Amino acid sequence: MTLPTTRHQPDATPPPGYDPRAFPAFAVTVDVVILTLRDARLQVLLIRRGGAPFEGAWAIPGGFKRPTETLDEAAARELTEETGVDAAPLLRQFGAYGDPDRDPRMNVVTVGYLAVLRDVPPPVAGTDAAEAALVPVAEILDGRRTLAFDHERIVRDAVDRVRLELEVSGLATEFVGDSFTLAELRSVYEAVWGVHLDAANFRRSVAGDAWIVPTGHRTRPGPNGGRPAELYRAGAAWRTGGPLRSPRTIDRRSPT
Amino acid sequence: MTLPTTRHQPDATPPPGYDPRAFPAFAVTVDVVILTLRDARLQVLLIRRGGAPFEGAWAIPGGFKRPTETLDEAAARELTEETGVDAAPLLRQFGAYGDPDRDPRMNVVTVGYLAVLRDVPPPVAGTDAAEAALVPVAEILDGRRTLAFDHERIVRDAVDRVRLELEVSGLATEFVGDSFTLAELRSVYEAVWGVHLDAANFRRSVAGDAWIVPTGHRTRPGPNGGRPAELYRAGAAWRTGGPLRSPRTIDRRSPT
DNA sequence: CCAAAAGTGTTATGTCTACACCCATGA
DNA sequence: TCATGGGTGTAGACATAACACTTTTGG
Repeated sequence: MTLPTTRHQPDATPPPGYDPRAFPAFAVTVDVVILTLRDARLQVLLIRRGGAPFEGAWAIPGGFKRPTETLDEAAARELTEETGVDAAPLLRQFGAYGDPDRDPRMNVVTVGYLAVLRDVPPPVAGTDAAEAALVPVAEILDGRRTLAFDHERIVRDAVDRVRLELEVSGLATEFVGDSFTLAELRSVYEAVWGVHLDAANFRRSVAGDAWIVPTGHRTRPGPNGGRPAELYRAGAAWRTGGPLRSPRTIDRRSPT
Repeated sequence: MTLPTTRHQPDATPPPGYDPRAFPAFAVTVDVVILTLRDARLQVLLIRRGGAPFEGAWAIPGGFKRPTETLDEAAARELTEETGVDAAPLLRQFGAYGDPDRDPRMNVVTVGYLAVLRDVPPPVAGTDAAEAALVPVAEILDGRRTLAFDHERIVRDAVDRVRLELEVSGLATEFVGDSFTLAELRSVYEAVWGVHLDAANFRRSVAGDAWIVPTGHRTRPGPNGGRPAELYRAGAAWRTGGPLRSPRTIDRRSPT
C-alpha cells in the first residue's frame, strides 16, 4: 500500500498531520524501448547522450514523469517526442528499476515501457546535435555493445517480454503495417524467436478470417518475377492472443 | 533513460551543475500481493488500515522504499515484516502504478510485487490493533469487496500474472510444500486457472524425474481409508518453465 | 516457357482428452 | 471386504512438422 503499516515498523508511522516531504524523495522517469524489425532483425532505437553522466554513450530514450500525468501518459509523451508517432496503445509496461546506484547523481526510479513500431521515422532534424540510431538487439544481448546506466538490463528485459507477448498477445501485428503479406508476418516470428518456420505450416496456423482477412490487393513481385503475395489485414482474434505457440527449444519432459 | 534528452524538450534539460532537487519528487512505495491456496481457493493477505486515508478499509501490505535499498530488497523487507518469512526469491515484480490521484495526499509511485506462500502465518500478535485476513481473490475480482487506493487493480494484475507464470515458470511449486502429493499440485492449477484437470492426464504431464522426484514417503490416508498418496519433491525442470500449457478456453482458430 | 515465390496435399509423428479399469491401503 | 482415492491403459481427436507438389505471376 502507499502508507507504511503500523504493525511492524511503528517508528516509520507518520503522525496524522505528517509532512509528506518527510519521506524519501525520488525522481521518477520513464524509459521507452522502441523496437522494430529491420533487415529481418530485431532492432532498438538508441540515442547518444549529449551530457554527463555517460556522455557520448548510447542509451534508450526516456524522461521524467510529471506529477500531473500517469506513467502511461508519460511514456506516450516520450514516444511522441522521440519518434513523432502518437501510439499510446502500442505501449506496454514491463518493469521498474530502482537500484540505489543506477544513476550516479541522484535516486532515480525508472519504469520501462516497450513500443513496437512497423517503421521508425528518421530522427527529427534541427533540434540538437544528439544522434539516434537503430541497433540490432543481438549486439546488446551478447555484450558487444554497452549502454549507459542499467539500460542493457532494461533492453534485455524488454526483449524477453516481446518474445513472451508474441505468444500470448497480438503483438506480432504491431511489427507489420495495416496490410501485410504472410511472409512478412512470418518473418516477425522468425526474427524475434530466432527460429525457422515452414511457410506452409505457418499459413495453416493463421488460416481463417479470425486471424487474417484478405484485402483483395497484392504486392508487386520481385525483380526476377515470381507470384505476387496476397495482402491481408489483421483479424479480430489477435485481441485475445496469438496463433502460434513458442517452440520449446528443449523438451522438458524427461524420457519415460 | 534517467536524464531527459535534449532533443525534443530542451526546456527540461538540466544545466551541467543542476540541482537534483529541481526535478519533481515522488514517494516510492512497494506493495506486496501475498497469495496462497486455502480451501482450494486462491486467497490474498489483506490488512485493515489503521489511519487516514481509507481508515478501516482493507489494503495489501506495503511501505516506502528506502534510498539505500533496491526495489527487490524493499519488497523482501515488507514481506518479512508482514509475515515473518524470509523468502526473497519468491518475489516477482509485476507492475508499477503512478496515477497522480492514486494517493490523495501526495504523489506516490508504487511497484507491485507478488509473493506465493504455501502457508501464511497467523498475524503477529501484540504489535498493534491492525487486523490481517486471508480473502478469496474472487471476492475482489468480481467487485464484492473493495480495497483502499487502487489496490483492486493491483490485485487483479497480480492474479493475471500468477495465471501466466503458472504456465511459463515453476511458480506452481511455490504453492505447495517441499514435499507434496500430485493431488495437491494439481489443485494449484485447478484453483488458479479455474479448470478441472483429469488426474490421470495430469500425472502423465508431470511424469519423469525432471519434474517430480519421489521421496519414498507417503501421506496418511483420509478418515475413510483410501490409498495413501506418494510424496514428491520438485525436480530441476521447474527452473525453466512449467509442464502444463494453459487451456485455451476458446479455440481461436476459426473453423476452416 | 522459365524463374521465383505463393500456396496446397499428404503423411508420419506427437500431444491432449476422456474414460474405463486396476491397485493399495486403513477401517 | 469395502470404501476411497491413487495410479495405469487405451483409443480417438487433434496438433505439429517435414517435404513433395501445384499454382500464379512478371520477365
